[in-house]
Amino acid sequence: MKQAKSLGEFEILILAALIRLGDQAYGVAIRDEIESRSGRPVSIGALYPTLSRLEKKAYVTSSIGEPTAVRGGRAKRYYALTAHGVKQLEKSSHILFKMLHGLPGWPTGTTS
Amino acid sequence: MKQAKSLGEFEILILAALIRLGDQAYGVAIRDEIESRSGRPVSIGALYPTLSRLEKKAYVTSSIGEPTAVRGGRAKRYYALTAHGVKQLEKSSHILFKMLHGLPGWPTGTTS
DNA sequence: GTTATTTAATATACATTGTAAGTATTATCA
DNA sequence: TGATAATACTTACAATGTATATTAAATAAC
Repeated sequence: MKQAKSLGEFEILILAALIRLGDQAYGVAIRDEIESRSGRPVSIGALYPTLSRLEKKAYVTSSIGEPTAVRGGRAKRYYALTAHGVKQLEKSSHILFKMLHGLPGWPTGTTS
Repeated sequence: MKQAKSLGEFEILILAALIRLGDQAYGVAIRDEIESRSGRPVSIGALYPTLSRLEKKAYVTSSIGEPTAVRGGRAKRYYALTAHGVKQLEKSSHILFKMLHGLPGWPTGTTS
């Protein structure tokens, strides 16, 4: 079996969102983060199976939080990257960067 | 709802390689371009089916060249992006950029 | 206190993309 | 003419991506 498999495109987006969200990374927040930052639509039903696979591969861990005192305040499942997950994300993003930077349409210089 | 489907990770790499290779983009050259530029291994058997799917989706076109007078100089199939393919690649690379830039491990500042 | 509404997570089923292993074709070299 | 090299194609399957539907748990409203 070949190790060092590369992440899929959606997996990359999810892992990036986890870093950006820090300790507030639960399902709906992850969806919102990806959609608002990138404009890419994310269906909630697409998200959870992918999170579940990332967890099975030990790129993320998850834990259930406390219910909150707001309407619908069901306990959330929070996700966090493992060191392994960070490494994989860096690897995949480097590969993409090396292939994409400088091409037409690739943002130049600093952006925010 | 179903509009502007995003490209897979490998598809992105292939389309980027096509731009970089210009009129020299045939199977083996595409493989070499991705491997030498990014370090990501590409099996030739993984490449052709993906090229074929990209062609079916009208992101690329292909044409057979002339045999060349070198050992094993079988006629090559050359691939090129369509305008549609360029647009899709730009869309996907923008999404990735927006999610990835600024994260730990993301190359900073000027591109080499 | 029973029912409605809200937020969130899970389950199911299927479509798309990614990949290896093996096969075929066509060229030159010895 | 048999060996070898470069390239392409085929097949079969694994992994990833996705939508729809359902369940769960909380408060609000009556």
